Amino acid sequence: MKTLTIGKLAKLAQTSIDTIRYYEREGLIAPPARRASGYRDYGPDVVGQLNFIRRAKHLGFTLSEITELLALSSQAERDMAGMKFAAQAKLGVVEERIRELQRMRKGLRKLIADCPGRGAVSKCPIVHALNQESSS
Amino acid sequence: MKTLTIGKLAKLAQTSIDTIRYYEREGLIAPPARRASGYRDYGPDVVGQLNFIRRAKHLGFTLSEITELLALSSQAERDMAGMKFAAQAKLGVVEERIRELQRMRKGLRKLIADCPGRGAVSKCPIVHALNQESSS
DNA sequence: TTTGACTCTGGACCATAGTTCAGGCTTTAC
DNA sequence: GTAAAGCCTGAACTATGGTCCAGAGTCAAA
Repeated sequence: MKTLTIGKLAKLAQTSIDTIRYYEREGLIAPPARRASGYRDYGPDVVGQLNFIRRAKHLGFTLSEITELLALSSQAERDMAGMKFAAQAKLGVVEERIRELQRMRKGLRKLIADCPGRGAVSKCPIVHALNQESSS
Repeated sequence: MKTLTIGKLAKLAQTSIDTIRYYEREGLIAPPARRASGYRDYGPDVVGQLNFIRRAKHLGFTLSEITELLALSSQAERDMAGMKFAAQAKLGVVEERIRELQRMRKGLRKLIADCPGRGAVSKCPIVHALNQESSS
């Protein structure tokens, strides 16, 4: 069976050695087997786990949320219902985050639409709106 | 002229004393006049500045971005192109983040729809997606 | 005048997500 | 066989955006 050193793994998963060790300390990935020398010895499946972490992180999930997501796959050893429930909870988190960002987008769009983009800053509606007690 | 202690200012601007002093250290607001006792003595205009900071933060600007926005807004002689540009740039970031989350939402919805919620875990599509490389 | 609320400073501390470093082994390539 | 590259550990350090604390001075009301 093909195994990977931490350096090869880092390259394959497009991350850094230090980040992998950090994830291990934080419990996101399991401590791997060790060679006699103490070197970490990874199976190829860990590449997929790190890719998942990277993608979820890019989508704005925190590491502790990602830890929960990853835990789903091992908790599900017994109960698929719990798995589905957890996925639904995560969907709720995603949907709430979308709503927050949509509120931000609405506010920004209104400011941009109202701003002519030239003239004195003292008349800038963006400056004005940020200073006022308005409802964006 | 009416002046404010830091405590009154914090109440009016709906923030905390510690945050105001932090913003002063970080250069977001100017060091205020001091009484003989050393107490900070704020003019009422600072309330508007703190509201500006709070609103901009709510729109997703970082404190260093807000520092730039405040610098732009104080250059009253210049035109407002920079202000509009900054808002447009931030809108772009927000919109990209929304698109990413919508992709994530789509993936989660599909997983949930495909999962029967009972039965053998080895067939759970959610577990499968988390372990493989296709769940974003 | 005395009490309680308020403010001052400097520094420590929190979580998040890593990065960098020192000093010492191990593995690989030539 | 030697040198370079890689890996090990633990700890310190980074940036962001604050929060909390001790110990001391100040202000306002009764």
